[in-house]
Amino acid sequence: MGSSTAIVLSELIQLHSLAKTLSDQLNQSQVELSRTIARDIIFAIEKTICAAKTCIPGEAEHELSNGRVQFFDKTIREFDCREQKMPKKRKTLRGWASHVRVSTEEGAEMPHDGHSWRKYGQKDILGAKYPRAYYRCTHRKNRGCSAMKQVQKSTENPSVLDITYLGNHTCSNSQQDYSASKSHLLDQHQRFLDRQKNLIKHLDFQSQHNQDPKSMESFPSSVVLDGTKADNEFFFSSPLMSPVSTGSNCLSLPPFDPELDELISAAISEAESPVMDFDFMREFGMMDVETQFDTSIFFA
DNA sequence: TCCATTTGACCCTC
DNA sequence: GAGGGTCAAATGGA
Repeated sequence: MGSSTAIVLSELIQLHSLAKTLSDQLNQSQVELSRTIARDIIFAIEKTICAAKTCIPGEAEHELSNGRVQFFDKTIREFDCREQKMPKKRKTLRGWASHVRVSTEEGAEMPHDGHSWRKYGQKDILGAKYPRAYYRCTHRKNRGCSAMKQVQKSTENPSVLDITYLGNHTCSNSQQDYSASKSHLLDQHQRFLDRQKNLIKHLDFQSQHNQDPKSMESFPSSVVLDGTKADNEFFFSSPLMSPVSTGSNCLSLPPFDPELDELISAAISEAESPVMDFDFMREFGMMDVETQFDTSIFFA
C-alpha cells in the first residue's frame, strides 16, 4: 500500500469515526433530517473504506509518522476482529462467500438486495439468541442458480443482521439487472457524493458572508442540521463544537434558499434509493470482507 | 392451485 | 455424538 493510499484511508477512517459520533449524538434528538444525512455520510465512508481496504496486501505499512498511524492500525484491527468473530463453517464453502452486517430498524423487514430469495430452512444455533435462516435463489429450479444466503440476527444487537452470501447468481435476469444497474449505481453514488461536496462548499460560502471568518477557520467538512428550528431555517454547527445550540457556533441561513433546498432534497432523495445491491458492494472489494452499514434510512 | 414459509427429521462434518 | 446444513411434508395465503 502506498503512503498516499494509507493517508486517504486513515483520513476516511477518522471521518467515519467522527460521523458515527455525530450520528450517536443526533440519536438523542428527534431530528430525522440530520440523522439521515449523518447516516448517509457514514454509509458513503464505510463503502470507501472497504473498497480501499482491498488494496492492502496483508498488513498495513507503517509509513505515517504522526499519531494518526496508531489510530489507523487500531481501526483496521477492529474491522478485522469482526471478521474473526464469525462462526466457523463446518462445511467447506463452495465457491466464494462474503459476509455483510446490516443494521436495520427494530422490527423492520430484511432490506432488499436486488435478488429474490426463497427460505428453505431455519435452525437454532448454539450460543446464538436468534435462529439462523437459510435462503436460496428463487431461480434455483428453473435456472439452476446456486446462490444462497444465511441470515441471522446479532445476539448483541437484534437490529443488526449478519448476512452470509454463498455462491454466485447464475440466473440470467439477475445478471442482466446487475450489469445494467452497476453503472447506474456507480453514477448515482458519485452524484450523491458530489452533491454532498457542493452542499459543504455552499455552507462555507454562506458562512464567509454571515460569520466572522476567523471563527470559521476550523469548520470541518461535516455539518449538523438542526431541524428543531423554525421551518426554512437551518442551523449548522461543527461536530467538533458541542453541543449544537443557538450560540455563536451556529450559522443561521436565511429562509427560502432554493439552491440549498435543492441540494438537500437531492441528497436525501439519493439516499432514499430503495435498491441496495450487495453484489455491487462485493464487486468493489467487499468479497470476504465483513462490512457494516446502516440501512435504517430505507425504513424511515 | 400455486407458491412461500414453517418445522421436524435426516445427513454430513468435525 | 454434537451441531450445522438441507430436505421435504405440512401449512397458510393469494
